[in-house]
Amino acid sequence: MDLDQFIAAVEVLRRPGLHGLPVVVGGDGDPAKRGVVATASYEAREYGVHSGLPLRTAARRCPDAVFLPVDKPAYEAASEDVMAVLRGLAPAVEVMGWDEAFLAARTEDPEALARQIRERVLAETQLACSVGIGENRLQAKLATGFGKPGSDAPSGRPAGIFRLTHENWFEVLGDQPASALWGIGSKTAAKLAELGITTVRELASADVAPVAARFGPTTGPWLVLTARGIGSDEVSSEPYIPRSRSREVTYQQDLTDWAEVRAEVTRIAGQVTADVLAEQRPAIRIVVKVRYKPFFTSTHGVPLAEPSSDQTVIEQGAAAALEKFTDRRPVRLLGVRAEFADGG
DNA sequence: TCTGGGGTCCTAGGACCC
DNA sequence: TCTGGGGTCCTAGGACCC
Repeated sequence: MDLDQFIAAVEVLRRPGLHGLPVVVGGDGDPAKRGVVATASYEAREYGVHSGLPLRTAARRCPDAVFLPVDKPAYEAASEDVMAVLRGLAPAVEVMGWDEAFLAARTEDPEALARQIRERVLAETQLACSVGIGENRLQAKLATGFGKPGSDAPSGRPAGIFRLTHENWFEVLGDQPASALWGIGSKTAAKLAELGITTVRELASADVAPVAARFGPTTGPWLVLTARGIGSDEVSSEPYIPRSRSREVTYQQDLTDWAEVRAEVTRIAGQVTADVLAEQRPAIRIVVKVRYKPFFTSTHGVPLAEPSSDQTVIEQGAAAALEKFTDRRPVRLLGVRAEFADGG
């Protein structure tokens, strides 16, 4: 299940006057500032505005759009409502972020279940979604995209629902670029192209050896299996246990005074401490991230002498990690991450 | 055009050990 | 002259996703 234009939809729900207008949510809602689009409504997408686009560019492409700040608590609450509905509809539900979840069920009629999911979610939350059906997570995930409004999926399908299986996998995806697959982005697609592999079909029938030589013994074979539509079908309802908690800030003006950089890292480390305390598991390692002007990112970390949730320990860990940076160029972003031990 | 914030997983290379 | 062969652990970076 994948909610349609989730963040924009939540905003329109509480401001019905925005219905049918181009709406862009991102940053603090000021398109003159540094920030990117979190979600654009379908009306705004008509102007070439999409997630990840700088807000300044979005404003240029669609000057009449309504720009709104990100309101995380509102989306978390709406997401929780949706997930609660889903848990009443399938024996296993695995949440994959605010707007996505995998559901596992045994049924003779998956389309009927998909219709039920869409109807219940809409009735109880007023949010629209698409439901992808597959024999594994990969197929289901990709299928949701073909259920979206405006998708170029084969015609004659029910609205908001698409089924992708081993039977129609190559018919639907064979001629698509490898980057259409889940987990293959532009960088990997470019490397595959160097091996003469462009489409999903070509990757599916490629020799594994040269792909493994290029991408490693785990990633290489995984790429080929993915192109064949093969993947895990496990859906876990177990509570999510994070491996890390982090905070980061992009500054509207680059920081040039290193004393200010130190003060900011300490301040952010304090926020991370609150997150670590809320997690009720001690951190074992603190990592600091610095993005320099113009856009070069580097990280350094330190292990803690012993696991800790103490503010002073975490702040001192962050300070020690920051000391590993020797470059004093202007800084546009600072981040602090606390890592937890494996295995919960 | 000028690039958020919050995450996960994999890989390469160096250190270290036997 | 050419300088072992593993194996493990740690760190930083890369890539991807929502």
